[in-house]
Amino acid sequence: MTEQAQQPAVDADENKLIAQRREKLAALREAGVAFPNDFRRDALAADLLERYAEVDGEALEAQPVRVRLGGRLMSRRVMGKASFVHIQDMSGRIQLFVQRDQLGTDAYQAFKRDLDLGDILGVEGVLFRTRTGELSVKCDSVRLLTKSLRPLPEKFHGLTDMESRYRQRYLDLIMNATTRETFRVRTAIVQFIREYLNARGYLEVETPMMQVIPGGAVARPFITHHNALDMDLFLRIAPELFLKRLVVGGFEKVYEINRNFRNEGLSTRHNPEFTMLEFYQAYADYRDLMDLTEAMLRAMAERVLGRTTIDYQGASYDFGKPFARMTVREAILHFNPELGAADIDDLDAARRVAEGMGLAVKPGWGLGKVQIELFEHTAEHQLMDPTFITEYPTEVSPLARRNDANPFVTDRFEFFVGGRELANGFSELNDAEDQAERFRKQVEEKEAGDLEAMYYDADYVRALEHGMPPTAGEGIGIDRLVMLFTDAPSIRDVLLFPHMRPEGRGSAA
RNA sequence: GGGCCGUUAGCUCAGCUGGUAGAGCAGUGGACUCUUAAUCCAUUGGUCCUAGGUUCGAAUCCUAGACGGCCCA
Repeated sequence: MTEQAQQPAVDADENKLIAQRREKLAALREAGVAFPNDFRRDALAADLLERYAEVDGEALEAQPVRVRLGGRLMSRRVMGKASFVHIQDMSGRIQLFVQRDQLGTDAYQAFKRDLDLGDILGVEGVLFRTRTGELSVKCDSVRLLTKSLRPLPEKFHGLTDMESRYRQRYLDLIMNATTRETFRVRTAIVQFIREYLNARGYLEVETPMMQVIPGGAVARPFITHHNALDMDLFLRIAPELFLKRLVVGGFEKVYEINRNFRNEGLSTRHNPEFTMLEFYQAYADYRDLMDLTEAMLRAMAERVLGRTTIDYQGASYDFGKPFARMTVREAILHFNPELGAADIDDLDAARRVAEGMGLAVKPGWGLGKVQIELFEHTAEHQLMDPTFITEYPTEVSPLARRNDANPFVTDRFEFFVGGRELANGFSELNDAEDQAERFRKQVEEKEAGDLEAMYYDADYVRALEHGMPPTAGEGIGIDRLVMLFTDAPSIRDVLLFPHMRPEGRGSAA
């Protein structure tokens, strides 16, 4: 692109391996086009292995199959006048057989001398089977398409250092088939969700990532700045309030799969940016969404994994049988058999129980908040099999519709597998006056020092005042779902580029 | 935020009680036309994460810091 590209700055700490490869590249530049882009392939490795799996060597000899393949040189076994190598493309690996007698003496010498592991090749030849039966390509042409300047990790152990795998994901993808598989599953899950919802009449939409009032969740936001407007904006913590505005507008079934940003610590379960599915449906309630969630996850497992049993970190979860359903109260009592209803239905009693467990109960907490702390502390992590928990206290559900029979709780559920929350859904609060009141309460909490409490969103209240049909909505954490489906212990394993602290090389900090 | 563990050649790792750094792979030179962790012979390669300290002497012991992993909040 630029003239400077011809004169690469020599890195002082660059080692000999790289220097040798740079010399080879310099010779290529000397000889002509060093980065040709006229090669076209007509096959992929894995396709060939599959298509000719049943075809034996004699048949391949009788009816030669010519192929053109592109890929990265991953292994080399060079003998005097013939070599076996493997190249890897997006589908997989295939072996090449390169002989002096096929290529010619000069070309074979160049093949042995100039190529390094990691180089990108374009090859042409015919399929055959080796004596051990491996489908391979007998090459009559091998072209170097891109010189690799850096050596690949070791061929047997590969790249195992977690930090390197996260920071240099490209290397991880080159070296580790399981990493490639994890991200294929991730894509398959997202694709499945789109197909599933599209087929049921949901409209996919995009709503603002930069918001003036961050809403729709209880979390601290990131702040950014708009120069022309000279104002701070928040990266969204949830799309919820915008999606419900769309329901007011008449898009009665909508969904969005996109990034949310929350300004909290990093851990094996938290990345500052993460992906959520949120979907909303008018003329439905939270029970309809539980049914939908159950059916969708079951179908997803069948489609993506080919089975309904999910193995995660040594445990096994059956998505084929009906999911358990339990209320928050029931869950607390179930996992604390020494407690009775009297212990958790009265604020003072519940507070004593919580403090007895070492929980720091704050003065302003009502019974609902104390109950949910008890639930999270004693029950949540024990919800192993797929389980819906319902009847969340109104106090901790500022956007959910109150239950008609018991206004202390809302028509809300959360979904758990393996002790982790995967989804959160509820019948939406469409009473504009109730919503305004709850926003006011959140603002009070914010003023009292709760950094995660919500802002008052006057336009959202105005939208509700126009009338939102009875609606149910749900959010599903895509990253956690992918972790479950790929048996990944850390969220970083399912993010292509997880957030990492800067490397801070030497004096650069 | 707290605790534990880790950081040594491009990669995967040894390095004992402090004595001045090693293997395999990769690389380089040579042999080899059915190999597949190819084989055989020879061989190059180091900011031992960083900065201090202790010591005649530090990869090793001490302190602080950086980055990462795991657990906890």
